Amino acid sequence: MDIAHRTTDQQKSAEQRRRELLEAADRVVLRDGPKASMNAIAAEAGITKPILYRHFGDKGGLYRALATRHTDALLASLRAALDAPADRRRRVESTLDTYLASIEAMPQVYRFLMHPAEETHQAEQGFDVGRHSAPLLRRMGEELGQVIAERVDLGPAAEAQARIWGHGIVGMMHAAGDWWLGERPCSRAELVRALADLLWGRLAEADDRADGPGF
Amino acid sequence: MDIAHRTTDQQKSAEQRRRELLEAADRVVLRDGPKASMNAIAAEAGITKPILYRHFGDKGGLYRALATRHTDALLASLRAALDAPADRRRRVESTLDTYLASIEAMPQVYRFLMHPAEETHQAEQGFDVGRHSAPLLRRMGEELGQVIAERVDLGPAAEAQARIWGHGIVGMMHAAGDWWLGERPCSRAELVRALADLLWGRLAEADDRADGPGF
DNA sequence: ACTGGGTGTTACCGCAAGTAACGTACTGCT
DNA sequence: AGCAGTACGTTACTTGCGGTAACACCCAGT
Repeated sequence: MDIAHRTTDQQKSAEQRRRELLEAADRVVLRDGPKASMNAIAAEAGITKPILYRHFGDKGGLYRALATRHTDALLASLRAALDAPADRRRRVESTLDTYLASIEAMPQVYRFLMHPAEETHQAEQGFDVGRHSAPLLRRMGEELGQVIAERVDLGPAAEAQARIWGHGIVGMMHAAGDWWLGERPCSRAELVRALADLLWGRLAEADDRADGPGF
Repeated sequence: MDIAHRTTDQQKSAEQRRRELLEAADRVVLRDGPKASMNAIAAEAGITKPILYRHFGDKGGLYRALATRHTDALLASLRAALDAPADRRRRVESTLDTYLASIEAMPQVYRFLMHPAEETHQAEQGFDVGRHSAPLLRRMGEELGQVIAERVDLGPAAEAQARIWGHGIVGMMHAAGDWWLGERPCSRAELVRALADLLWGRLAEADDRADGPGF
């Protein structure tokens, strides 16, 4: 039917338009940070506000679309490092390094992904705490948990354990990376090595200090 | 001098007032989340906006004051667990459990601390990335790093290593806790155990799965 | 009595999110 | 040709919040 054709055509051009809008939004957000106003984004795209709202609903929708784009990209490169054919230690180090290199190369993107302006929406008065934290961390945690569950032989309760570890390791990587990016206390390689050592149980192996405090 | 007396009296009552205001703000923020408006907080305190601004400068100042209060409280209880006279594994588990119990008991406080509304201020166009992430995490990371440096005998470059580990472990705890608080996939004790196991190197020890993907 | 610094108020500004109402061009149907 | 629908686009508005200016009161000390 022609109607079907028309709608598909329109959908296609709508998607095209959406992509253009997202790219404009990207430029503005990367330039101005998350405080970028809808007006500014619309201006950058050469249009006016209501069109943005027609496409993305509200500011949260636009930001979610943007975040998804970048998140997908980052996750793809992480997956590559994670799936490389190498021993586990090397895979871990390579994944850590990939992540750190990414946030080092695009700090503005990183900042946007990790600290997207809070949803100012009403509703959800209840106990949905935590639902607002950066979705990127959640996705990375779940993904890593799956990889661990697939590749590592944990005993019973393996899946629960794997998911916990996935989120934990991602959190470790994130917090250490965030701090490192701010203070730059050491090289990337040193950071990678220290984190991998931590995961490799060196905290458990190390002795107490002889000159400990008191006892 | 009387003038001195007066000023001290006034300072004291000013501090008193400040505390009252903070408590009112606390109630509102815990009820409405970080979207609580200055008007609402002022109303809860029985006064009007400009007074809040006289005391705290701007919204960021108020939120910083609030956050400092809660952060201090949480850090104190963590320090207790961290400094208990027990072996390392037990201390780690007890610290994890203390943290998780806290965020479980006061999810609203937790949410406020971890996702304080972004500074909408201009300025700081530069590369101060990461400076905005929840200061609680930074403080916890630094503190833990110090404890590790004091108590654990790492080789050379011990301090750098300890700080990295401090931030990494705190991040692990935070991310896992955030996820756990949202989905409640297991009991607190199980989570504590799994995380401690992770830190104890069980990821390195475990074998590859026999039925791995492909190879 | 008057001045100074504290407390408090009302009324306003600027700005950003989001919406309503309206106009326009293209496309298919009759 | 003419009509209806629909997406594209605009201007102009409302609402709500952060923040401030201007003014009023009270109460010490000179």
